[in-house]
Amino acid sequence: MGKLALTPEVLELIADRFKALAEPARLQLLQSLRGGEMAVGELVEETGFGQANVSKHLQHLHTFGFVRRRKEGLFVYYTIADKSVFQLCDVMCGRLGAETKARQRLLAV
Amino acid sequence: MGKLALTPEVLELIADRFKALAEPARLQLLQSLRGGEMAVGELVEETGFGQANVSKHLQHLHTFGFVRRRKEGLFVYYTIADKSVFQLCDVMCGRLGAETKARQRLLAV
DNA sequence: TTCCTAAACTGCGATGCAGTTATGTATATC
DNA sequence: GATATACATAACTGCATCGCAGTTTAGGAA
Repeated sequence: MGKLALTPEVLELIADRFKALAEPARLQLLQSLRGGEMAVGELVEETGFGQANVSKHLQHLHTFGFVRRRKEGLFVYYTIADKSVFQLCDVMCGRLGAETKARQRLLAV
Repeated sequence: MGKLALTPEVLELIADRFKALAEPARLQLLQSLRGGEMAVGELVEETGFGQANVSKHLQHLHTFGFVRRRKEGLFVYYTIADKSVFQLCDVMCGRLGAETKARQRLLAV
């Protein structure tokens, strides 16, 4: 079904999106949004990051379509745009689990 | 089944692994390895990257368990350690496709 | 041993971001 | 209009790391 060819150009686009997730702060923000829509200020309070920092990270996530924005009066509310983010995290968690299991096996011998 | 809690520490581990994939050169190397085991020199030739560069990227991928190494005489052969890498790339590709479709819809109106 | 090759290591310059501070912009209230 | 709030943006600093070049190490061949 029209899979796109993995040319260097496409790989760069993919790398950009991985890079967007390659930051604990951004993962934490996504994690916080898992419960539903939140305003920037709430995220600042919940995560403890600086306001400018949070705003920039949200901007970054928005650029690559990971979150959606909705403005209401003074507030800007963010939501997860696409649950595939969590699918990606789950796969990574699976890898983590496999890693630690392999390490345990090494230490056991 | 004992899913691990997504504490900041765990999120950092996950971020590290995303970071390992957040580099076009490394994605290209993984892509080249999709066909099967390859020596460093072959990868250098196929990708056109410098030898030191390839070696370092492979080292990086190895650190996070994405590739396996096998030494034989002068040569070191690398293979994909875990096909979940491609699963991750596939999800990202799906996102890319969705993005472009959404963009087309915007432009069409 | 001596020479050659494959890969890894080391140091260097350049680039890219993360995080902070300060400022700007939009909106609501008085 | 004046002021306060919520968020975005700009400029700056510091750190990580990409890629390159030169060197070093490990293994084979003469």
